[in-house]
Amino acid sequence: MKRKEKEQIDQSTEEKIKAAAYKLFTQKGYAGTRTRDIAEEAGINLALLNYYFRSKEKLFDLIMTDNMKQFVFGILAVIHDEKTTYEEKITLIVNAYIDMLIIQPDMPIFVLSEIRYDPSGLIERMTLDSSIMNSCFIKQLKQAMDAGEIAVLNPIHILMNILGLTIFPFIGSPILKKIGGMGDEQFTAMMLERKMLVPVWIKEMLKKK
Amino acid sequence: MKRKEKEQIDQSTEEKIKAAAYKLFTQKGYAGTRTRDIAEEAGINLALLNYYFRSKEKLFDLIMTDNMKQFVFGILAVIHDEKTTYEEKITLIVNAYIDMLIIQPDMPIFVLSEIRYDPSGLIERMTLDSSIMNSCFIKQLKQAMDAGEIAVLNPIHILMNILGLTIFPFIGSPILKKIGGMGDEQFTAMMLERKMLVPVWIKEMLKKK
DNA sequence: GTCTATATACGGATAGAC
DNA sequence: GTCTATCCGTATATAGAC
Repeated sequence: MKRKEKEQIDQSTEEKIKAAAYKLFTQKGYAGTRTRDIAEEAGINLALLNYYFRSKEKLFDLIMTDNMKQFVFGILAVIHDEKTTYEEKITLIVNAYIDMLIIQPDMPIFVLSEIRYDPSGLIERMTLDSSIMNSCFIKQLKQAMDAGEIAVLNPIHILMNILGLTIFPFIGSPILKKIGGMGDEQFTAMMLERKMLVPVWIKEMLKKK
Repeated sequence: MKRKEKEQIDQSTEEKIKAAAYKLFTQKGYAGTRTRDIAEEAGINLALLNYYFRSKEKLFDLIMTDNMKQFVFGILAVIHDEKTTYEEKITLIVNAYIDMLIIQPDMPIFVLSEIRYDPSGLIERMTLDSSIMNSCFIKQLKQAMDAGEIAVLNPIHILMNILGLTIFPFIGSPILKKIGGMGDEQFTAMMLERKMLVPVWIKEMLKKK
């Protein structure tokens, strides 16, 4: 079997390393992960890691950037879509995040904790400043407020609420599972329930009082 | 000036180390923190750290246990209090957490990320299993559900909502500040607003539909 | 491209003087 | 109790054979 063919069945060495790095970095963070473990997880030799990615830090930056894109830019398409109402957008955002987080539950805490002690200013390099606050979603919310349809409120509060209700359960899952005496299956079932519940709750919050 | 007197003005060496360790561990996690940095932050010599606390891990366990207690047991007194209604408890929990987190914003992400890759099974040692689900708070919620006063819902969902709306903004603060173009003062002001808002929102959610 | 062997640096911990 | 100097394991990175 030729090399190219084999790669299509298995996985190229580079891909294997990236997958292993993704897994370990998201689980244990930058400092907590050893390149040796990544190599072992990928089933390759340690030297190959440096052959492909020059250094641990370079590899990390790659993985981190991927994660950030998923985490933040995952919703960009939704919030800029002119064709949907703000209510539909809320449902779409919640659904997209929950589906993603059921598969990759460690991602948000990884991104948020690595961002916190920002060794290389990764956040600064992101251009989400105006992008979100000038989005169609925010405009629609402000319009609804002006029209007296929903309660007047800083849109950031609304964003905090959507993300908090959606993402936090995954961040706190070890404790929440313990408290509720749940296993993984039960927890996932609850998260699927939340795909329906959270959008309804958000709408309740937005009602004028 | 005698030694004892001086300690009361300054801070005992042990306290200085603990304070420095708290700061760095919560900021950068266990693996990301070097004992050398703790010593420097405390303004003492590296050897003293081992003199007082035998090892990095021992010191960490101490700090971690303190944090866990604050994080989890902070609400235990509130939720077991027979004298308050469940609505009052919600307000008390939200207020207590927000006040704490304004002072120690890194605490939750520290606790939650260290718990995730649990080197020594710290969660397992905690006895919050039955403690929370059998609390007065949960009983009151169930009673209100049975009486048809509020929507019927797994109490864990309600807990997730209270904690998500309260804690998540602090966990996500670097990104949220960036999105909203906020500084620390503005962010804190928003969190103070939430002391009023979150309890109201929770009550809206609990209304029967 | 992939391996073995090794250089080099770093971080936790201790010995021993004061 | 506090310091300086140092040991020693471990982790990243590279040299060089295949």
